Amino acid sequence: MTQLTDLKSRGHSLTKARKALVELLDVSQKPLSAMDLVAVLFERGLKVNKTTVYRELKFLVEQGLICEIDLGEGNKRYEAVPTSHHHHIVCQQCNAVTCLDMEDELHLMEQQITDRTGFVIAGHDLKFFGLCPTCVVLAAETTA
Amino acid sequence: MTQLTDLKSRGHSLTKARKALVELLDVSQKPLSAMDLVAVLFERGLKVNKTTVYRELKFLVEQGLICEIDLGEGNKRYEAVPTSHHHHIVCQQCNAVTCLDMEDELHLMEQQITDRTGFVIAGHDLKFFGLCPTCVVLAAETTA
DNA sequence: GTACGTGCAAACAGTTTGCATCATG
DNA sequence: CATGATGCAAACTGTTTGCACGTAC
Repeated sequence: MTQLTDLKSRGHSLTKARKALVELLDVSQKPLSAMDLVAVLFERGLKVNKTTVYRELKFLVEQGLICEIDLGEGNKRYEAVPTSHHHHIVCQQCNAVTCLDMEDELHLMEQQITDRTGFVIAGHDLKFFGLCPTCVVLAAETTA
Repeated sequence: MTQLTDLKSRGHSLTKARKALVELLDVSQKPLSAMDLVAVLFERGLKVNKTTVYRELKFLVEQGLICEIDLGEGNKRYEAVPTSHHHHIVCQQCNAVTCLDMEDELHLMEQQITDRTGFVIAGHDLKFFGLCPTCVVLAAETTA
């Protein structure tokens, strides 16, 4: 896993914006959008231009420190590179995001698909939508 | 499956744009974006404003005649409502789209997830990326 | 004449680009 | 001083909205 400190050896600085972005994503429980990050940085007194944030995010993805995900909201979200590739389930009520690892099942699927279709599979994108345990309870109470 | 003719009984007209959109999606081998559709309609001599296309697509989704998919390109694509819910594999080389049905496997996964996390799952989004059989051959030839 | 349908211009969100400037090895 | 980092305004893409007009039962 690429570290912030690795950037230095590649001739890049550890600027405050850069460090702050990686740290924010590291501690965030849910993936954040570029505009989320601009807002959070601002709240913390660190005024970083949105252009810079977009550029940094792109850079950090290229450098392998963070990754980009698409939850189908019409924008991208970013998260710290996880220990392993994984998947998300999004609560349709409260937007909570939980991570899942379905890699084993997906690899089996991919094998099947290659056998059946001849496609060579390079990657996948899997997400689930539903209600988180909390919202399930709330929904049940409202209906009852 | 909702039909074009069903719209009439619900008090909607079968306008030329509406019919053309459904027919185009019906015969298309790959999901099309709103702008694709504007262009194709234009080529066929049917000048329909993009606003109308966006509004029609939204309407047709609501009416259950077509469905909206997101292949992660930063826009939406539309396809005729398939006989069953299904998934896509996109060729990263030529953008060919092939449909797959992984519903059985996904339902098993969803059961597991509910058991493990307490999330109640309402839906999912699964797509694969890779090389279609044709592009695999081309890639092999280039490398060799 | 009351919904529905359409077109056009403008707005909008998310993102990217051009350009000038600053900072640092 | 060369490269990387930053800010600002403007552009751009996909999409939506406001409003006026047109159409059909």
